[in-house]
Amino acid sequence: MAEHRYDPKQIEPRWQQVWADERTWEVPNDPDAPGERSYVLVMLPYPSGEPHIGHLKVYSVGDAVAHFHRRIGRRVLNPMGYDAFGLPAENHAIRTGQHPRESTDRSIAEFRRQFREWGMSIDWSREFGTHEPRYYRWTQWIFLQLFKAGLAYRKEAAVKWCPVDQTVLANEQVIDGRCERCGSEVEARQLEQWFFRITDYADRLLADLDTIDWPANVKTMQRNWIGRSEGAEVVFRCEELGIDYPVFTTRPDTLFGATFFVMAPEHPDVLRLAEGTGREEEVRAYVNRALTESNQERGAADKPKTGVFLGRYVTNPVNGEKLPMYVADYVLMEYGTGAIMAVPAHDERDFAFAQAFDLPIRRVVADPDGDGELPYTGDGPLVNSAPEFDGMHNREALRAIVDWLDREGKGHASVSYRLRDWLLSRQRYWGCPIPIVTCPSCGLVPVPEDQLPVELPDITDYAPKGRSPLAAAEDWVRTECPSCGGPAERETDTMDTFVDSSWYFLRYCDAANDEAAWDPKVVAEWMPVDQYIGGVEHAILHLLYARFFVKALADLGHLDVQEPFSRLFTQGMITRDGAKMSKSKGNVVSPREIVDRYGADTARCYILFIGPPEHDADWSDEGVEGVHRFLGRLWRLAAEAAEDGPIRGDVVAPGGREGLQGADLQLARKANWAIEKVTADLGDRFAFNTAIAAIMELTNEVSRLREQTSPDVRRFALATAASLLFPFAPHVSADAYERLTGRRVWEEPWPDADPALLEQDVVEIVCQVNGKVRDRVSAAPDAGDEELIALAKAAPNVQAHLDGKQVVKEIVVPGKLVNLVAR
RNA sequence: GCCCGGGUGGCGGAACUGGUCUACGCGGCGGCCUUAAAAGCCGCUGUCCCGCGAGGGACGUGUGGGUUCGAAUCCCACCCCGGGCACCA
Repeated sequence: MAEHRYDPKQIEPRWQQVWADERTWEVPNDPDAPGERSYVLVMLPYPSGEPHIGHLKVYSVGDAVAHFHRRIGRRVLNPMGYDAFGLPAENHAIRTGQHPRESTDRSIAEFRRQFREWGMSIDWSREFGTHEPRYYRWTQWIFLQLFKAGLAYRKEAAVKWCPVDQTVLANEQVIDGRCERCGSEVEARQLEQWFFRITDYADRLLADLDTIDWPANVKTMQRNWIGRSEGAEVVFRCEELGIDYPVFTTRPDTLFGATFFVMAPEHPDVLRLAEGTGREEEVRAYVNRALTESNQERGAADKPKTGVFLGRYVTNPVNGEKLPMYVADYVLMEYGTGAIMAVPAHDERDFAFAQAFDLPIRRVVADPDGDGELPYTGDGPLVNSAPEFDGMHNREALRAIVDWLDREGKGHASVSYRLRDWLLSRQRYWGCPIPIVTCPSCGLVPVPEDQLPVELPDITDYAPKGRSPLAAAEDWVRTECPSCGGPAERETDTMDTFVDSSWYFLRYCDAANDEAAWDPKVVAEWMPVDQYIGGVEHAILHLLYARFFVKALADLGHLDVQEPFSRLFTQGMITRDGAKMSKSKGNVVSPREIVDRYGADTARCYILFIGPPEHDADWSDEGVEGVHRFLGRLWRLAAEAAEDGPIRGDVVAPGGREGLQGADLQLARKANWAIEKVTADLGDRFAFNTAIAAIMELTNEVSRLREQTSPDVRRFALATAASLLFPFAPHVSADAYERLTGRRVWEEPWPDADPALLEQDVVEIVCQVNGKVRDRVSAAPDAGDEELIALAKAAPNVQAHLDGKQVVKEIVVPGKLVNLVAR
């Protein structure tokens, strides 16, 4: 017998060559082609250096899904591109003086090389980087559509500024008062910035979460982020100055308990209100301190309450009481109206403030369990309010009071959101230029669409100076106003890279189109994405922005879908020794080393075998060896079995159920069991680990029964194993399958289990006495209850435990178990 | 503090809607092959107890209760780990 050695270095390049030469995974746009469509998409990578183990995991998951969908007969779109603009490449440029394009393109080449080496079934004809003018031309086009629709606008705003990266940040990029990217504390600045009006879509972004199949935790995170609160706007009037101050409250039922009024330090009227009260200096000092304080210091919930009396009063619209006005930093300008009514008896923050400033506290909601300590935030009947509301349950009173306010013109029902508009401009170089020209006479003028793209000019000094490095490219900045022809200046800010990635999935559908961003008819063939796969770290940012873009573009008539991603899967991290891999910890496993040592099939298969893909998993060098052994065993068994030539005819169990007996029948059954198991694991859920375990079991069974089975049944079992393994380890599977059958596994339909071979002739019945397993007996699968009870009672160890007892109850689970209850 | 996940052998993990706890893999132990090794192959492997043995028993899914003929699975309380949110009125 010839020596067979599993050598991935021989096998893998050979099949990669076939797939590249034949462009196997390319799928042309063809709305008329028959068959179901499946758009399987993994979040596009940020190309920096080379791929890490997380990339290997997420693309292994995506590729397994893509392969499975193809094999069950769908037309699968599985594209690849690069999120190529961004700060790391620019920071590298600042350090080395090298153009970010060069380092980016070098990284892209390495990513591409490794993706091919991993044997990913990608349609390379649709590849692009978001930094290519051919792509960002259309990013600019989308910006202009939003601008013309009033969904992109410029305004001066208090923004978050990162002093290290020297740029403004979106709210979503500020974590605990620190820059998400570099960790430095952000500062507040007043700057003119570009925004997308995502808040217009808050309600729809919230409501449509119910229409998509996403992990519950991601939906919850988005819901929290949007932060919809129902309540009322209530107008409090400052009689002395004759100014109305509306406040937002979720608790209009507690209006009678308001004992003071608080404004945010940023509120534009604060200083004016204090004027002439003799408190100006104190107020001014407080406001200045609050504004320069970092978010970190100000944001802490357990911080003692501070504030200053403004020397003015407002009138409570429900009872005419005069409430003292304060300025305090626990009230935020960005939320609601920047002013609140304070009800210390029923709000913890107001309570803390009232205690610190010795303000009155009046209970207006009784505790049904007996009034305890204040503040009380639960429900109960109203007290100390007005005769018509006292005694009414507060939930009911809430509606009644809002109705009353509405009738009196003093307020109305209202909804407030935590979500803010998306700040998209960045004072950095390596991003998509904003296609706007500022003209002294015409104002903000969009660059005409036929002049797109506004290309990013080459510069030599990338260092940030508090304004965009692009401002130094004077020849580029100076331009003509597209409207009046006069001298004008280009916008020098660039776009947040999240803009680039908010529509890339649309471009994949029609990547070669140079006449338009996409043809709506072509996009209709693929969108929405059937299965989106990526990291949970994008739960809010990217996934919310992409949803907003799709809705806005649909409203503008460019798209026919409301949601970009029908199903979402979020994969867990790969750790090592229980910790996140990082260079400083020295616990990094590089995909390149693993692929080099064991081959791509082992690397991919192991990473899917390690555990449920949605969970974090710890890397183990020994575990890799185990999977490598398994692939080697399967391949060797196949090579051995194929020595007499491939199976002729269909690859089914030869002879069917009738012609099989003994070990042949046992093995054919195992193969059919594996088909059913793997199909369910891939179809219903992402249980790659148990699917691979089932294929291991089948392979072990072939090995164990090697001497007792006929060659045809053995080859059938091995071909089945190879076929089922293909989505996880494509090279070795293709190789083994070809040896066994002479055919290409990816051209074969997914195997069907033969129902006749799934049935068992005998089943094992567990016999319990009082719920404890005492024996096992064999029975026909369709044996009746009486028969099973009789068998159980006859089992020796059951008898031993029934000795001297009376059976009082008999429970039968057909085909599985008998439980005898005895006393 | 609030909202989600999750605690199963020495380890990663299986166990579908309440019905054989620990599949598969790792590690460990023993054996085969070999001059030897590597590779490969075969067997055993939750803990404790009784038995020379075949075998049997008790315990066992973070802790304590409960429901049930029967609980890793359902209910209540608590502990620990991970994640998200957190002065949002």
